Amino acid sequence: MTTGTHESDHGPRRRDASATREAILNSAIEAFTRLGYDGAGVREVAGGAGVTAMLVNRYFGSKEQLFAEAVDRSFAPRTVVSNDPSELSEQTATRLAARTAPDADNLDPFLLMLRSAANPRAAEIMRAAIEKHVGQHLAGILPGPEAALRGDLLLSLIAGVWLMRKVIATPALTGVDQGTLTRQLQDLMQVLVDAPQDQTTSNS
Amino acid sequence: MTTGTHESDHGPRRRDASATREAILNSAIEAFTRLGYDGAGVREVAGGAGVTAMLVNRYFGSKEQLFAEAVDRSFAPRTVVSNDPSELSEQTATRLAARTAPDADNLDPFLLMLRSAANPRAAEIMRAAIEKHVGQHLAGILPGPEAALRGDLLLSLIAGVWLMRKVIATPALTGVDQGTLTRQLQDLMQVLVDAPQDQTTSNS
DNA sequence: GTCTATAGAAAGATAGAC
DNA sequence: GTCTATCTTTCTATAGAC
Repeated sequence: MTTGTHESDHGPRRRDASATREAILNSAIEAFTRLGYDGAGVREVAGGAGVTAMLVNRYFGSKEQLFAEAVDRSFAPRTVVSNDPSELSEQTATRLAARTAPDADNLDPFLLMLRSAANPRAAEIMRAAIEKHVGQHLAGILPGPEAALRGDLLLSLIAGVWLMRKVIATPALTGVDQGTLTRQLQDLMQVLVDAPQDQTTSNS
Repeated sequence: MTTGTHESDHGPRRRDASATREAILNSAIEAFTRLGYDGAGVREVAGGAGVTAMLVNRYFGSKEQLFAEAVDRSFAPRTVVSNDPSELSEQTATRLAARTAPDADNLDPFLLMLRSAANPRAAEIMRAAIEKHVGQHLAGILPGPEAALRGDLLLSLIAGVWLMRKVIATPALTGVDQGTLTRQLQDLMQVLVDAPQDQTTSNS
């Protein structure tokens, strides 16, 4: 019935709409990060939340809309790129090396992106989320000209390292000493942080 | 029939095993590059070769074995990374900027890798192919210590740029002037080409 | 050497009971 | 608010005809 003084309902485990929705969303972030957009099915997501597949579509309309919400939440906290330009390269290099270490837990927005990039609709959704959450932020804290370009190149570098170290898992990257990798990454990132000399776009 | 003086066969278009196999393999490279391992079906591959899906499994055993052969052939020619260490950063930066341009044709091993990375078996196959075709080669031509690491970081940078510029397609990277992008990439790659100062791995 | 036809599993999404 | 049951499509792979 639509109400009731009895709170000891019989069948289903929960009767709390917002809690169920939240559980599905968290399960979706985990599943999309681990398996990618195409690899994670609605049954998989539902199972992780302790509900049936039907509820996923009931609360989110479609797998695509569920993915959009999962991406938006996954990308919102910026836990890799530093906020302080003066120590951006050092902090970001350290974090990247630590979070792509072989024993690190794998619940990262970059992994979600890498494993979902093959799907064109997923790529569109992620492009919008990157623009919204990190692109504009990075362009704002980088000094000098071409800040948006240099910010996106920093994201490219981070994504590429994540791909080759954690997804492809090449021996040289999985076996490297943490300090050695951090130093190399910091040297690379510093090139993007330092403002380029202003030269005309001639291709001399 | 098993033989025959008649060459005007009725039904099928071709009766040439090696030509059919080759057509399937070429179609597979195109399909896997465009749609990724999970996105490309055997029907898609077969259609591109002008045959039926059944022949794909007949010639290659399974989709996974077909993928392994397609990867091996796609990765074999090194058309991005230069052979000459003295001009490696310049040539590689120029080629990367050109081949990720918005109007460039999209038949590249890096695209195949990016769009297939979500599948664990595909990732394993590609890791082996990278080791075989490019990893050891790069480690050989880079001077100084940690050559294998610096080579894999160069691959990471290339893959990351390919991802953000051609798959995710961020505005700053799709709209950038070619010369500006090339200069930035060359500055980055030069850091990896130059031999690092030998310091102990202390993390001070 | 290639085809049609189909088996068997799994996907996204929906109808209707309680 | 959540379930079971099912529709429809698509996938890989195989059997058997010609």
